[in-house]
Amino acid sequence: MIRTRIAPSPTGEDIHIGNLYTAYINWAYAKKMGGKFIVRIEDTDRTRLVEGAEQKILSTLNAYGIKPDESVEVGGEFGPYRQSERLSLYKEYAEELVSKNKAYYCICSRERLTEVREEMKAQKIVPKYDKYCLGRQDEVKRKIGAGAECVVRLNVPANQEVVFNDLIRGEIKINTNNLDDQVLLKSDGYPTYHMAVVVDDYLMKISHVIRAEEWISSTPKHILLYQAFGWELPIFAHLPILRNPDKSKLSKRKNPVWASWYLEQGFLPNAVLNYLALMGWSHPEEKELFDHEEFIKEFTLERVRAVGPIFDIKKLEWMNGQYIMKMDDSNLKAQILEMYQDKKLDEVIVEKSVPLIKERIKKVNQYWDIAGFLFERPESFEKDLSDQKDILTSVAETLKTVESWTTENIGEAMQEVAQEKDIPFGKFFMTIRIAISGKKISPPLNDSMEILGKEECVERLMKVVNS
RNA sequence: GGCCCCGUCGUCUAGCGGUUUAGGACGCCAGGUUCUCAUCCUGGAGAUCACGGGUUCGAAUCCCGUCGGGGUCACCA
Repeated sequence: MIRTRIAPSPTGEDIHIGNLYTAYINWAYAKKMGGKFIVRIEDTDRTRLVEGAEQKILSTLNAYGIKPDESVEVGGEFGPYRQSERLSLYKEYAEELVSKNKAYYCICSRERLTEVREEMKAQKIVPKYDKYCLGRQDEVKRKIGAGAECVVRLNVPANQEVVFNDLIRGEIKINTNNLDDQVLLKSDGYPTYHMAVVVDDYLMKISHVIRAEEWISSTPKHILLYQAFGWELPIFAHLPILRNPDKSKLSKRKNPVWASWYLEQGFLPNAVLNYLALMGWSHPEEKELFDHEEFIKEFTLERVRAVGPIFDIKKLEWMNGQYIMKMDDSNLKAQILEMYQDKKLDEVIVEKSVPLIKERIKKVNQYWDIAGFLFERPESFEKDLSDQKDILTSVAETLKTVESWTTENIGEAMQEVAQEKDIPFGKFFMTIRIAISGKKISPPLNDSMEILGKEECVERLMKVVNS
């Protein structure tokens, strides 16, 4: 049974877009293999914990349609799925390691640790803990018994090659001399990431650890742990990390990174996911637009590249525009109403406007800019119309005579005026467009005027004339 | 700096020894359709496949080196 997982930490505002990417891959892979996708909350860093973050992460994931088979919310047989509720487990396993001499207690002060590291740095050697406590465990244990604060450290063996096969990158080899005696259990009783992932991935029977590239260098520590416990290794696959335009790791200083931000901007969940799917992976037939079903069908880990792709919001916008164009009108209408719920928009007008703006907006939040004039009279005009009052008056008078207020009739009536006055269509319609919408750019004029209604159109024209 | 990963148009990528004068997509430019914009259609610019050595009849594709970029070196994940 294939089991994948993501392990977000509630230490930010929301789930990071890079984590959403990892989540989508993990989810799709589990679906493809008929396995299970698990969401586990890694809330072991009490100092960086953000109130409400866990809930936000879960709800954003849900908004994107990435539903876990097991999680803190839906439960599952391998719970609890929140690490802060598994503390005794880690402690137990850490002690097992100590008893096997694979780990040891350490009571060194932070001052001493930084001192040691500084000195090593000065000598230009890899800064590592010097195993000072390892050689005097009896004394250390006595002091702990007397109340000394302690941590548990992994006893990393010297000069040993740790080799593992990464499904995306092939064989990766690291010598243990480059590894520090990682803290496993912190003095506050919480495990570190390294301890917790290994224990939980094992206990939760995770078969494939699919995570970002930044974890490659700590994978040997994890492998050492698996070996110390005598557990079978999962399969590792390290995904490329998404980058800022300057190629550094995607960060909030240089890019919007919270997954919900994209939703708030009017990006569609499936468009974002579709775009993300193309980061490092390509469809065998080079298709760019595909749904979940097709992605699940075609995705393979072997096909993902190891290069870090730059997150290009321009292409995401294009893709979102494609999704909007293909969307059902009723669905788009609902999205618009939701986006502008504060404005309490007239549903009928929104519905009528959808076909007009569908291929003109790339994000739902561009709706107001292009169609706002259907709900409110323009307060300013992008072009001065004071020398056009004669034309506007004629048009208003003609429009009044239109019996059946349809797009065609409105168009014909206005064309007649233009011909009568001998004004080129381009110039003529631009004048009307600005009088009606206030803008040089608008959805098709006749259709917009039909939506507005005869009375409103005439009033708008006359308002300009009388100003 | 040590260790690890990576290196095809500005960006996302196809390519897995010969079908390649390196293909597609976004973006950009030009033209067409059009009362604006957008859509749509057509065309264009844009990559000496980072560089240098090999291997081979033949390399973007295999090997080595160099350079460049990134990641990581915490009682953070």
